[in-house]
Amino acid sequence: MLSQVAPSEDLVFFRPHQFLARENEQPDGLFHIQEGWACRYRMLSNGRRQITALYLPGDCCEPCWALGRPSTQPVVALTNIRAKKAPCRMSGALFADSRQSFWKSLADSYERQANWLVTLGRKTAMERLSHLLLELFERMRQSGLAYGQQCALPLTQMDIADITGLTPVHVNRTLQAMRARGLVELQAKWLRIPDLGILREIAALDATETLA
Amino acid sequence: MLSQVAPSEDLVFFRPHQFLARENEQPDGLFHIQEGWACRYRMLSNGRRQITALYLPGDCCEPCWALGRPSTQPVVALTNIRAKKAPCRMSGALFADSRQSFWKSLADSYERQANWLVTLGRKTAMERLSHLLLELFERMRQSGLAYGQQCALPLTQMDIADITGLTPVHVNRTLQAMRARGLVELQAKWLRIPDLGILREIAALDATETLA
DNA sequence: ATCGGAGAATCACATATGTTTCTCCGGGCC
DNA sequence: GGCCCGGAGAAACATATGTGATTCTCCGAT
Repeated sequence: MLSQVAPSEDLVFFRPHQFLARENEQPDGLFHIQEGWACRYRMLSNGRRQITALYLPGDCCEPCWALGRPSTQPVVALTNIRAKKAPCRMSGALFADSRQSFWKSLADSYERQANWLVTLGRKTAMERLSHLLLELFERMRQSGLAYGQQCALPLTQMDIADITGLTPVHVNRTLQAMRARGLVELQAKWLRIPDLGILREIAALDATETLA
Repeated sequence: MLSQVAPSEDLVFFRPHQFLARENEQPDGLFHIQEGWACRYRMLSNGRRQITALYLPGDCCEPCWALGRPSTQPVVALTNIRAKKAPCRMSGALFADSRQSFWKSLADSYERQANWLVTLGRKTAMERLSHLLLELFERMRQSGLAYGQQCALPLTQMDIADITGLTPVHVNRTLQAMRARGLVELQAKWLRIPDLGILREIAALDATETLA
């Protein structure tokens, strides 16, 4: 077993609830996640929490760090994580070289945030959940981690609540309603979407939203 | 009068409701706004609208365009606007030269979006309005457009509703309550904040949020 | 002067979502 | 085998915010 691990020092591991970056900490590298999920979030006074970004396998965490400022929101592992750590200097290398992946990460992340502003500001609970499930499925699919209409979804209903700006109770309620209408199957951390087109309509997504 | 206008061809003007960029259109330049306000937004099916970014004098509109992708959300003028148009090529010049202003724009914009995800997802109406008014005042102040505790605020209550994810009626209601408590004075497109510290507390802002 | 329309301010009422509390189930652990 | 505990599910009730309609004021255009 041990002998199979390549001797690359920039491979790092995290356990659930472990921090990838704390508030106001200048991270010394970007994480390219190979396996597992993480999220960025902010806590408010009375225990309210809002998750502001999800990092899935294949994602670069956190693109904005390369612009050379400390993270103002902590990033924490949601599952076990295996990642590769790359230095994040504003070096010429970064600007010249990895244009094909790094800049795309940043632009995707920016656009995804803008889409979620619309969802959190103006959409109903069912629309929010539809948006989330579609986005996660699509991102997993693009990383080759979807199988047919299914993929893993290692989030608790409380996590989902903190992403969608709802309460866990209402997430549960709304998921029941969606199940009853045959819109999604979600159990044991596994998601299945019988009809992507219908769910897209319910999510009230703009035609231009890529969900990538 | 006319003779005072410098013969620079990259000076552009817009009137309220005029588009700076339409959906899915590749803008051919970045606008450096010298006077007036604009916003980026998205419309939903039944007339719902969510504003996802505000552009004030001094702002670069829209930082993300320089990353070389079409705008997926339209940008429209809220007031009369005077702006300078700069080409936005992914040219070496952009990367090397304007690091001091352009990259800061992009990072600020990204961070501001993340802050608004928290506000739209988890905060009450009064917290949202406090966040907005504080942010606008602070941004105006940094551009030298605030006078003491006051600044211009050329938004209708409907605009404010579409920024904060509320209804115009509720914006009005909540502003009345804030006025009654002496938290803000807002009339005739002019804002005054008697006590910034108190409003900051009410906004439930994180200590790290710069509002810049 | 007059008209018309946009924006602000209110009121009465409706409802989506939050709060509190409870039960049930399965998995890890001693 | 029994114990804990986190997570899903659910019921009863509370409320912040949305809906729809009306009035008033202020300007700008005719």
